Amino acid sequence: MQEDYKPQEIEPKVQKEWDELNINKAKIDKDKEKFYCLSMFPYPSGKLHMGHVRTYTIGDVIARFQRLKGKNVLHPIGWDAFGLPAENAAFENKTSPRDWTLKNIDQMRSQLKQLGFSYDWDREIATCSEDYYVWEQWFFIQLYKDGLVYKKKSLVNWDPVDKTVLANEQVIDGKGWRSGATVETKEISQWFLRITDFADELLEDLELLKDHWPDNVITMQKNWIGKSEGTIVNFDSDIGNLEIFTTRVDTLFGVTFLAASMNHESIKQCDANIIKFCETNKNISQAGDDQKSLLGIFSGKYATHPFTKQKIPIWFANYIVDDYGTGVVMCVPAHDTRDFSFAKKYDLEIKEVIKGKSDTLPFISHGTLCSSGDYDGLESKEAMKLINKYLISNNLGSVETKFRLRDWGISRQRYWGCPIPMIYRDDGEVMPVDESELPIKLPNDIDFTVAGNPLDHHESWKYTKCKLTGKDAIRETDTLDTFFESSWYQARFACPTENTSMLNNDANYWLPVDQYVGGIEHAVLHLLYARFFHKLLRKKNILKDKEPFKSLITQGMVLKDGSKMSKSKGNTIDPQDLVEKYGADTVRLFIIFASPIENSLDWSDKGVEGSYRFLKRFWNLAKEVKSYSSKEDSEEYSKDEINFLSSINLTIKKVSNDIENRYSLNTIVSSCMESTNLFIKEIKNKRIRSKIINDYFMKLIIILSPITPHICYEIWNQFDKKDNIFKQKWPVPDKNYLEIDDVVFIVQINGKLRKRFELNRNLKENDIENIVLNDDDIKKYTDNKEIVKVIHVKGKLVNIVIK
RNA sequence: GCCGCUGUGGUGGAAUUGGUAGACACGUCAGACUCAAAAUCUGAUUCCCGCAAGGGAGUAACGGUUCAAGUCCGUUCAGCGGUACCA
Repeated sequence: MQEDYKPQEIEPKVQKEWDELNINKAKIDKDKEKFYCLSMFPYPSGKLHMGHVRTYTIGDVIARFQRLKGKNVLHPIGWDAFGLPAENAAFENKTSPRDWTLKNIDQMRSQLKQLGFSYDWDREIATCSEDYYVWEQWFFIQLYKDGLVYKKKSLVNWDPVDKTVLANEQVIDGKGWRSGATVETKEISQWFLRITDFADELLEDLELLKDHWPDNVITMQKNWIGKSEGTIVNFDSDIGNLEIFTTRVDTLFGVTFLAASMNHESIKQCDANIIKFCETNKNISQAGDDQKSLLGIFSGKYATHPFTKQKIPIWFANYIVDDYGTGVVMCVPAHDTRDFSFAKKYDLEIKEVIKGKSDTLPFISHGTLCSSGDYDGLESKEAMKLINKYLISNNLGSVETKFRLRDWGISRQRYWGCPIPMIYRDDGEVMPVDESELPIKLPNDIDFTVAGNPLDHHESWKYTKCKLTGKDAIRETDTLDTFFESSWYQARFACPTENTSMLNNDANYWLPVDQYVGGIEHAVLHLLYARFFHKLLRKKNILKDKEPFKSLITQGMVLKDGSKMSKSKGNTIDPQDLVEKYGADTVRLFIIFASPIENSLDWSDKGVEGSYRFLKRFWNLAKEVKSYSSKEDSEEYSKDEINFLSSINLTIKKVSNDIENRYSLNTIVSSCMESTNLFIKEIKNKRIRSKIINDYFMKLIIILSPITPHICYEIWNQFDKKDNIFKQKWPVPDKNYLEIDDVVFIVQINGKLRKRFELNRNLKENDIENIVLNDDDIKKYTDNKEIVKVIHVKGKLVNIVIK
């Protein structure tokens, strides 16, 4: 065994041996339980950053653990390779997005290999390859045929200089993030996916994920889907029937005005000055419900209350959302905060119809109805039922469910993405390309010197013919949102080279992903889209399960000095430098040890030193264990030996639970450190015979190996020349030593710790009391006091209650 | 605003079912080894009083339940995350 721990020598050597052993290759094996472990694949932005290292280390620890547990593990990796940064880089460096992306992939692949992650590299996927996106195009066509894809006009952020659509997060203070030009809202025609058809299913199936996904992610998805049950009420008015949507029909008698969105169609029937007012004010930012930002105008028209037949003024207001509900709202200022502010500002009537705990308005909770005709005295819930019943039977309304979730806009006016396989024929026909023409390849000869989407002015690509009719046609030049690629990659990893279909039956063997690992920032979009896609694939009988990701871990961000690492702040830590200095095992160990995985992690170089120090100690311990010898005279285990066995077996039990049930990886490291310290101490004391030390040290190596695989593999080979560490089984604690006879009881007086006693755990309560109450130290407290009672907790504690 | 989460030493954090608060580390201090430094090893390290033995306080604040509360309940404060006129 080498004198000193030299990771720079060990790690490359060991990694080469792993490649030769081919241990990471995943094959279908129906005799074994499968385990699919997946970390969110990276965008190939250039170099690996610490956030990547964290996600992939967590995934690797779990994958390696499950292999030791005897599971058949799939642990793949790939590249989310389409996306805007490649275009920007191409624009700035005059390279092609493809070359830039492929170069980055090469660099990051070698970095991942250096860190020793146990991927099945034969399954590597890059989403920008035709073999991958051809199936997306095929699937898009199927969805189109099923009516799940449609085109409609929608408002987008438009950068007039770059001639491109910007995502909301790319608009900073109303200006384009790159051009600095004032962003315009523009209405353009885009492709949409009918995710709203699946709103109920996406909501209901969250139940299946309960206890396996973090609660906050489930809540965020629930809120995002935003299901609310309410009532549509018809108001007769000067401008025809107006439908409104409300979740509080119990407040119907408190309606003092109606408010419509400034985009509402009824506006056409109003005076020119009103139309003009709405035109100028409809796009004004509407943040906050303070009176200043609330804007409205009286339409001059009236509606009739369905019950009281009173005249109710109709207003246009900027706080009414056009595309939620019906775009018209019944306003009850006494019981809604925004209606209240609006009524105050424009001096409108406020009519109280619910009495509750508080007298201050607006009172927005449920309560008892008043001033509500026949419904006075009823509780809100009961009143809603009866009012709904009346409205329905008199054709004045209906009960309906609304969702906040919008259909998914998937068009991007970009080059570096999957081409949408549609054509616009000369005769006006919009249709998918013939499936035999797939894939519609992204051209490589593009011109980035002209602003806008290069596909738009690539004439030989754009102008084409319809295969069926031979008629002239123009290709769709929009490409797909890159969330499209990341919505099904987890399934494709099961059969990455399948070239006759999108997915084959292997996907149904490996899916669902048993453990998914990734950042919380994907809590809604990616995870919702992937769930949706899975349901689409299920509907097409391609996949069987209901959900793609059985269990989810969301890890926190890696920070430096309390803020996010970024190039502009100059506070980045390059994993490469650290790996070169300390080795991959130290980096992996530190990133696991420093913090629970869901917390954010503030990077500290000092902490890395500490992890490195531990591995050196572990290495030196291995050397000592190898040369350790002791007298082997007695058959019976000594008390020291029993304590030692108890301690290590309890550690095995705890660590197994930590990794398997609690996802508490940092405490695994602490436990291994404690055990290491115990071994060092006991070797020095020479009280434990060498067979025990040897046997249990081997178990300790296995326990630590998912986190620091290189050093553990190397040390293992020093002890066991026949079988390497991958052939071993995760240790099972020996039950004989989990509950030993002599344990430390703590004795409390009135809940305060006073003394520790080493006693046999099986002693009767009476005997314990005799020993404890006759102890001189305890007597000091109990003399001249009345003992009210004594509480026993078996094997642990005695609490004496005195007065 | 609404929804969710979190508040523990100088720092990261541990305490899994209500039962020894501060494990394991980092940092700091002291000591050993060394001509010296690095590395390594040993010890101390929540705060207050005390030479010590020992005693007291203590998990954001206040209150409650309990023999016993970091853990459960209520109120307040602070921070983080999501979302925003969604009727």
